[in-house]
Amino acid sequence: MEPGDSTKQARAAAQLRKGVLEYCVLALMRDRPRYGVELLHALEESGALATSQGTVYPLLSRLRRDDLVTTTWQESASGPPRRYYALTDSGRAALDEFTRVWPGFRNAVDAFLTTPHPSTGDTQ
Amino acid sequence: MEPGDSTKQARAAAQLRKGVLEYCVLALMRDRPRYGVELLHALEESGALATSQGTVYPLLSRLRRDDLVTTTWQESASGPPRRYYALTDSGRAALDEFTRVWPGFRNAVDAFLTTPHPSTGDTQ
DNA sequence: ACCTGGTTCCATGCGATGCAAGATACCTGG
DNA sequence: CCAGGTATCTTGCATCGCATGGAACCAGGT
Repeated sequence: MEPGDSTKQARAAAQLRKGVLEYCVLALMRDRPRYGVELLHALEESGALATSQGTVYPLLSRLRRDDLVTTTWQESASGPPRRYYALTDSGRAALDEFTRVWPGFRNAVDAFLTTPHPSTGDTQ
Repeated sequence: MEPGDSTKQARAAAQLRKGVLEYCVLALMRDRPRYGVELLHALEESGALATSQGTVYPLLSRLRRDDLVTTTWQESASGPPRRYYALTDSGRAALDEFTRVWPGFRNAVDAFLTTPHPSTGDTQ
């Protein structure tokens, strides 16, 4: 990670994350509870969604505030205890909602980027 | 799209638009200049990216402030004059950047939503 | 015992963005 | 002249990603 990477590409990627990160975090909790740093690493490995602690922890606080996740403390073999985050029913419902909405959104953006825009627009 | 639609689905879609709208608007100007209401209608027809004037006009002001578009006034056969927005070289470069970044981002989200997350944390 | 480093958690403040609501101006038709 | 549609723009609010900083716990070296 290059600090100070304020290129246009980085800026576009940063804006893209908005709103999507929340649901990718929920998706990571789909199969089993996760703790903060674990989520951070999983996002980093994905490449396009790498982010920082300053983003993940406020996000997790919002998810807990909105009752989308519940948390349980658990001891760690090496290090301080970890707070594990698990989906609630509401969280799973939100994830399902997003899973339904996402393809339409993705296809719409794909269409804007790849489809030629004919000049046969509206001629009033 | 009913106004006042504050369902979870609408909320997810609203967050998704963040950052993407800017580049979809740039993409609409790729082949020819467009004016505000025209862009608004094109976005509305796409379904997933429908938005309002209060979103589009501040966005267009930012694009002009950042020298991504230039504007020219043009008379209309019926109605007030229209301000047409056209891509600058910087605007076209930004659009190309986004076109390069988008597939990786899209595929990353697809992977989070569709891939089962094994306890090994091995993502590929 | 001390202290350095690694791990894990969290809070604060800033900048950017989407959006509702409202204001202004032009043209056509009754 | 007034009503309605078209077209532009501004203001204030809420939300979100992120940099920055701090706190707590554990292990190992001196």
